Amino acid sequence: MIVEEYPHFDIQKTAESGQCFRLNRIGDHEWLLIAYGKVLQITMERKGRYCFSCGRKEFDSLWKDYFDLETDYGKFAERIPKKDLFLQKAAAFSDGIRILRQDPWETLISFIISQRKSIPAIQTSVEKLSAAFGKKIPAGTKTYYAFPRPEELSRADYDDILACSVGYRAPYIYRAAKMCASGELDLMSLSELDDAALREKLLSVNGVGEKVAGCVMLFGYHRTGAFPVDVWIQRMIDLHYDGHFPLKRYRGFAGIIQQYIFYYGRQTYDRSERMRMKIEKLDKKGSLI
DNA sequence: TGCCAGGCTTCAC
DNA sequence: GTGAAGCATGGC
Repeated sequence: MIVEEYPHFDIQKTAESGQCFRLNRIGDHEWLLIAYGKVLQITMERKGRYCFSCGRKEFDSLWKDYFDLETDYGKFAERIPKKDLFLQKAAAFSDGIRILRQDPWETLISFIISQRKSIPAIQTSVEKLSAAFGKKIPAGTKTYYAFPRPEELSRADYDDILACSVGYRAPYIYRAAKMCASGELDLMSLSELDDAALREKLLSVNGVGEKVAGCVMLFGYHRTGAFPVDVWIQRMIDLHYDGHFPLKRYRGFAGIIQQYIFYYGRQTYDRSERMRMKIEKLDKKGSLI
């Protein structure tokens, strides 16, 4: 159990930022994370002061990097033009979010699952897969389950994967597991590649398109230049940038900007606005006919 | 009950 | 190259 001060780290925002599906709030000031075969409890003693349920060695060798605690995120926000009021607001609102260094394999499968699913539904599937095929992690009176390794998933019955509420994504998961377990796809060695080559390799996996590849690059390989565009990002770009986001301005850290837009957009965009955009789109379509 | 969800693949054209 | 259809199922 160690206590650390990180004034610019916000566990709540990070947990709610949609990049990780096994970092859950379990109390007013407590979160539970299952990652890398370990369970970590994080208690916020006060703003910027956290208690981690691990020893110094584990914290320094694993969690400090996992939460990217040594990076100064302020320098990214400073690069946003003052006149871009939307992004200024998004960055201020999201202050404290970190881009996590997650396991590439878990990130790959989690984001294959994510397509056309809500975040709670993704969490359900990830938990079901872990409980069905992952190794047990005993912790006190409770038992948790690690996310299954490729070998464990590749040995699974296809129908048992299907039973994890993954629907039509089951064959994608099954094939990815076979590829990784057989060595046909070595996710560890991909970290040697540059962004373009990594993207190409990820796109070669069935069920992985531009958006999922971007998420795996950003959250699994910490390629902060990746800019995955999902419905939320596209919605914000349409609404605030007339469909064209100035991506070049944020070369090398567009992924962090993307996360600010995603978090701010989801938290503040209401249904009436969504309806307005929908009607506008239909009108545009109608005017073309 | 119906709509929507951190999209992708396939197939026309 | 582009656009549309079809996809399984949970959560609200």
